[in-house]
Amino acid sequence: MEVDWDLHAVVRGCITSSSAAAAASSVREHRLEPASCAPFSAVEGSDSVPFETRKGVFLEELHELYKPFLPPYEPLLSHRNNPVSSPLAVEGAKGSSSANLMQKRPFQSASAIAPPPPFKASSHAPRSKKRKSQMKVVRQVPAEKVSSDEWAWRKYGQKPIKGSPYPRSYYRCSSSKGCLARKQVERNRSDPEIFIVTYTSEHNHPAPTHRSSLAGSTRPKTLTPETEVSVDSAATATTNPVTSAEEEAVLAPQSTSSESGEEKEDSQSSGMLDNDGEDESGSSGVAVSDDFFAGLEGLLGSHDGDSFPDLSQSWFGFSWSAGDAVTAGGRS
DNA sequence: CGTATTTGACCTGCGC
DNA sequence: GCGCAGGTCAAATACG
Repeated sequence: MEVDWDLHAVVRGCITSSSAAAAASSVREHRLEPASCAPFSAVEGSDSVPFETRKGVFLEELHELYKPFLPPYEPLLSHRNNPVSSPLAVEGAKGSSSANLMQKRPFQSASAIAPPPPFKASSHAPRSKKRKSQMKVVRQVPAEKVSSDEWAWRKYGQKPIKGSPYPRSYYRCSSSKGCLARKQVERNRSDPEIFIVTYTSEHNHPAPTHRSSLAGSTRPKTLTPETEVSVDSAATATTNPVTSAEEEAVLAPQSTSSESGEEKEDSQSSGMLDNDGEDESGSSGVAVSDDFFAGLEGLLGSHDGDSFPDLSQSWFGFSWSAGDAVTAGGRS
């Protein structure tokens, strides 16, 4: 299978698309999370504003927002200048209560042990205490790219979402035990081809150069009837080194309600999804996280073109549609 | 044997 | 205060 969107393509896309604008900002934002080339998509919803314009403003805002969170050091790879790499929706502000979560659960506590991520402030409150205030990065990704993620994810839950025919899958970083990074994958209600991937919290460890550790066993799950939904499961499980996400949207204060309801709708119709079209077609905004690049760097350097054999097989091969069946089982 | 996935139950936050 | 919905845990199960 050919992956059109091989690394290069992706990278290039990012760079090109984002080109100049961002150069400046890029550095800092990078590390924050899955950075993306894709300019913020439309999370804000201001469709009316010309993209370019918004971009500038947005960046500034982001900078401001991030400043507090920005670690002293800079992103490992500054290479990509993503103009807009600021995928993060930092909502953390409120989330100061972060600690709670961990305290409550054992494994979370583990995370506590791990070195504090750059900022992840809100990362956790007791279980979900600050459900809304967590920092999240929302991306709209075409099915093929859903899996793209350099991280290794492990699925820990799935739930049907009100208003959406597709269930939402919950993934946790499996590369590191203490890693609080989580990801939610949901199929866009309006456009099944598009997946809405929401990243929460940051990884507190370097991206797995090679797919991860635990990953030894990604199993093809059995298909469930409805499930094509979980595309990611398959995908995620394996983690792809290369990839990019397409769009990211930053949600700021996300309210639950907004997420479920708006996101879906918005995503497509309103703002975020504006780009959907783009994603698929041009992927003008490919979002690549710094981490990605970090990993990519190595990959690119060495593998270049065929960088991920396995990936290609497992993922590109199409896990999602067929394989993953994660599906909908629907819980609860 | 170890790890991932599935799935029901539980907990928490939010809106009314 | 109540109910709803989302998010997470944990046991069971499957696969390499």
